[in-house]
Amino acid sequence: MPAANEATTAPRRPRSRRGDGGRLREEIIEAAREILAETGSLEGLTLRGVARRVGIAATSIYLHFPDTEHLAVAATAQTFADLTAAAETAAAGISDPAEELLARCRAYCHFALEHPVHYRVMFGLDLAPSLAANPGDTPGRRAFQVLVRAVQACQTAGAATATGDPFRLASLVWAAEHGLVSLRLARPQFPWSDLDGLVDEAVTKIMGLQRKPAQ
Amino acid sequence: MPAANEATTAPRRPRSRRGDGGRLREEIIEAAREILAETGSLEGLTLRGVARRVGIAATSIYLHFPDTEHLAVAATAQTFADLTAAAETAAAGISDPAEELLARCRAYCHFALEHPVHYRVMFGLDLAPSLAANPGDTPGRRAFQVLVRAVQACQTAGAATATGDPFRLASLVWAAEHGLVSLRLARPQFPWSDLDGLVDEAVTKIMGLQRKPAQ
DNA sequence: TGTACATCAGTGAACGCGCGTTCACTGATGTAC
DNA sequence: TGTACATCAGTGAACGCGCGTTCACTGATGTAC
Repeated sequence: MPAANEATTAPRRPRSRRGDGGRLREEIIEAAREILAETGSLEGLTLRGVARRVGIAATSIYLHFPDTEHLAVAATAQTFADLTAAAETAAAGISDPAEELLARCRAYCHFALEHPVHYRVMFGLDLAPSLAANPGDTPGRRAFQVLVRAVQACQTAGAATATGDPFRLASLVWAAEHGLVSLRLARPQFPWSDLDGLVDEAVTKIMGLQRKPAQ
Repeated sequence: MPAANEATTAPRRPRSRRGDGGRLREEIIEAAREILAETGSLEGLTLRGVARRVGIAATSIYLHFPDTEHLAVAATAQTFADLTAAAETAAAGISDPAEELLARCRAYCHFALEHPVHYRVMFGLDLAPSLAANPGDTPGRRAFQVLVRAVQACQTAGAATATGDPFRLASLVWAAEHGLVSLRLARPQFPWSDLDGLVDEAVTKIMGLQRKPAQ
């Protein structure tokens, strides 16, 4: 039984003003993100489906993207920005470096659980080759550099006993976060403990964090 | 451009003997596993593709599986067994519980990197709902129980300072393993450190392992 | 020992579907002279 | 101030493809009598 593929054809979209052609590009990306979130997977993302949702001819997508792969990659760029912003918000106003690192890690995990499909598109294997082909993988790398600095801040403030390369430690922290959320998404019926508790324990141990007693 | 989809039609398969009908089931599963490994994703797994490879009519697959989803789930069962066996082999002959736990973890990670597609099918989100629907998710759960016992062995032998629920600790260890390998698969161009070193460090810290100095 | 029948282990043609992609076309808006 | 032309921002019909799924059929092998 092929998917019923609802006829959610949007009303015919009015043509952009001259010079405003890039506008359609944004609408296409937005529609692609909605479809990803709804269908739960990259397989549901088709040129014709996106065109139906935007209210344009399927061929109009070629005006902005050579194929669905490129469209999907463009859609993830926004998600990277959202993830970075979520971590930034969580860290704002926390002065203790250990608490700040933990807040960032918890925010990362919550974001992933709240946007499972988008998170999966970012870190699943389907798109990985295309994302890797990106110039420097910049959105993800920049986010990682922020994590490295947070790790370093703990070390220089004496809040962490873990010595050694902060880049390496940040890799371990990242892997712990990613492992906890991706397994939780893959095995929702497993008797997982409280997410924040697990994240705190993993990061605290990896970093050797010296936390003040509960304030 | 739709995939060229090579005409790898196998020679016509001889019909099984009477009473030996289950044989085709095994051949179908084996072909599905090959296709998964070659195409790199579930999307490449189609009834017609499997039929071509086995050398049978597409409809013959219905004799054993109601749809591709069930076929994919059946294919993962074998992979679970292989993964369990790999960990068991690695653990054999190691008496020190800390070293045994680490050997198991390293074997898990190596298996994942050597069978990236099969590993992804086991723990990706595509099949997760179907796997969860399985009666008890037994193959995966049994493997996890082995890990719990290995964790417990470290605790009772005094090889680990981490106190507390071994089930919870095993969850953290599993998440660390999974995070390290799935991120490495998703970001092969990232400057990862040596895998064994990272696994050892993560598990040692999570468990508070007291390792003997290098022997 | 013969033969009718049931069952097993499949086959093969046909269908309708959604998809990516091509190709030539359109109609509004700006620009040069 | 007109008007020819270029460009922008798309459209719409058509194609061939592989797919899942249906349906009626087949031919070898065993079993009851």
